[in-house]
Amino acid sequence: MSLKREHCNVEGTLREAGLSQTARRVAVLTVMIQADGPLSAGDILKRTDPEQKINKVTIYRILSSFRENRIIRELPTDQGMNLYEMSCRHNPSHPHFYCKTCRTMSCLPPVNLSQAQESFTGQNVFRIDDVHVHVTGVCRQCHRQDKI
Amino acid sequence: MSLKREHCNVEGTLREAGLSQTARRVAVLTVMIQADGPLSAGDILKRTDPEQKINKVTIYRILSSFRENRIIRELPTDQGMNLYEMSCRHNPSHPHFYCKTCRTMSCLPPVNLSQAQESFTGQNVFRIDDVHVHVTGVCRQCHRQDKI
DNA sequence: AATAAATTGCAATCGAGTTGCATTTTATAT
DNA sequence: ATATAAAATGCAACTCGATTGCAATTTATT
Repeated sequence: MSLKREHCNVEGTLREAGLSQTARRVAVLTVMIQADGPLSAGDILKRTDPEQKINKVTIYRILSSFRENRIIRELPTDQGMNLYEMSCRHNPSHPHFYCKTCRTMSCLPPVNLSQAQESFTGQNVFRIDDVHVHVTGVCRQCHRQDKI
Repeated sequence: MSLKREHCNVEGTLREAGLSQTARRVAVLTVMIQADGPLSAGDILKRTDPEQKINKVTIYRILSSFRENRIIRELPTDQGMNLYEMSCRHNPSHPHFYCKTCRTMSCLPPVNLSQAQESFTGQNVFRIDDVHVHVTGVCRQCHRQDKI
């Protein structure tokens, strides 16, 4: 993500999602698009602060609407908070690396899990303690029961 | 994990980890070993409740000590809480499936990520929205700085 | 410019998880 | 068995990310 050159268009992204163009949403989406890695709600608040004072509740509500519209991805962390990153053609789903020491989450290139151990070690990864694959979707039971 | 037949020995596991055999630790570890899927701290509290009234702080402290000694794995969820499962030779690291509808986390057999899409669909998985690989360890920078 | 619907701010609140400290239990040595 | 120090536990209060209700503001549309 750090080498991302192409970005999504702010106005176009909001329009396609059917979300109205409010100053707050534009500010948050701009921060997300320009980010070079996953951000927390607090990070986003800080980065939009200089421009305009956004309430943290608004940040969370905007992030929820973005997540529901698949504009962003939500990454749960071991620290009990979520990180957010763009989910678009310029930033497809990929593994993330969390360093237990400096407590930062960084992005890894998409690879086969079988190649993960060797591949990831070539990045800024010194030691891998755990590889956790988390799949999200809808189970057969729920689909049958037409809950969705 | 639901078909798990062999279990770890409670006393042996605690001894090997260098943890003293307290009634609380035995109770929590027994629940973890007998669980047929990831449990939350609240789940564990409920399942040990009938036997003895354990304080939630104690549950968290025991879970921390188990995690530090790699007796259990901690699985962060989208709901802002952690789930826990045994981490032993009887229950090696594997993918998990979270159903957005019924909000339950279930276990999936270990497979290559490249085969994930097809393989997982054969389970109780109707639709996959996201496959998230989460790697935990120590980055090169932190290792150099000898922070660990 | 007027209006209804959607968005935002504020205060209060929730809930998972943590911390400090007093009390109890464990492991170890008499 | 009993004494002792160290470790574990319970309780109350607290932290902090995230949420809710409601009033005020802004947006999209007429």
